Amino acid sequence: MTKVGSGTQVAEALTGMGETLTDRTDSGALKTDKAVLLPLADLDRDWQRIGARDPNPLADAVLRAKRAKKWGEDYAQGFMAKLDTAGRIHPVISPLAARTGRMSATDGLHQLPSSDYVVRRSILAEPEHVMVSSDLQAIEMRVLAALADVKRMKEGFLRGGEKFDIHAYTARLIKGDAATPRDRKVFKGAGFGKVYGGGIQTIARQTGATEAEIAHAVAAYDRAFPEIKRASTRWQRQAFQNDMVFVSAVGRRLPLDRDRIYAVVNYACQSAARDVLGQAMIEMESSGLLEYMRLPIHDEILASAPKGDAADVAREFERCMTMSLYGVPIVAEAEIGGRSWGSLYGASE
DNA sequence: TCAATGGGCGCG
DNA sequence: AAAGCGCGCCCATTGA
Repeated sequence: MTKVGSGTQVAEALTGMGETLTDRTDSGALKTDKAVLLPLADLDRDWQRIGARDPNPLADAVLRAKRAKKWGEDYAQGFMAKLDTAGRIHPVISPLAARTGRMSATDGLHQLPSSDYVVRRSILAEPEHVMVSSDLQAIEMRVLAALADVKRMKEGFLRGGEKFDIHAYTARLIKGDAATPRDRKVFKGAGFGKVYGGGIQTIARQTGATEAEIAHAVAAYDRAFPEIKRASTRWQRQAFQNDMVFVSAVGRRLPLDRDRIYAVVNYACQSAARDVLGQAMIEMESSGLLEYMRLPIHDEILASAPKGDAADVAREFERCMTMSLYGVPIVAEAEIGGRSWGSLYGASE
């Protein structure tokens, strides 16, 4: 019996059909993940036909079977098994679980599909209550600007106000009035690459631009924000001189891998972003919002409140999440949904 | 039968 | 010069 969950068997079957697999896992096995299967099935990232080749029916079937199983059994039935007698789920929040200091949550509550509301729709507020979510806006870019003291980025955030779009600002800064939405996408990728330490190849793959274009954009990015590289070098040196341990602004000790020292930028950003959310949560507690809080999700607080109070509660959450970090404004935006979590993202209930 | 590991996939 | 970061949970496989 061939199983879709067995990469070995899927790889064997695909090569037997004449497909050529090249990507390898860390241990040397042939990869059969989504990035490999989607092109074989002639599908793009959104599962739309590309029209570049005849779809391989096995690749297509494996993709659909995996998704159906994950959503149906792992999420839906998995949740049912975790409910208490009142139908509630009780995740455990570990406030400092990650190596970066990030929080984590059990029961997969941080990992529910967000692009499609079908799973999140199953999580409900009390009767007559609605879901509220409040997000920190572009928190990692703001934190990077604050920690690395990036002059022109800070200027943007300071002048930009609440709806400020850092990536559009960067595109305009570098390309002037000629900046296009495509430029914004490319520089967004470049900024992402800075925060995560991504290479040219990775950014190109994610943005769909050519490597040459990305290389050019990253170089321009470095000229516009030279402080980022300087901070990265400084943090790496600091870690080297301290037994490969980076000490964050609040004194948290973050061990780094020798062969991935560049990750210190990401560690610094994730850690500081976590502290911003933590500070906000302290403010929420002293502002009487504890009874509405449901789940922290890295840059967001999920809450629920009686319908009639939702607007006030949402405003209060925004206020608690608004602060200044080394002169960089930290801004939040709350959204009021319906009774289900899924309704927060445009779904009808 | 059980624990550990690798591969995979969802999120921010 | 080059480098995606961090989780939790699932299944299949492997080795006691």
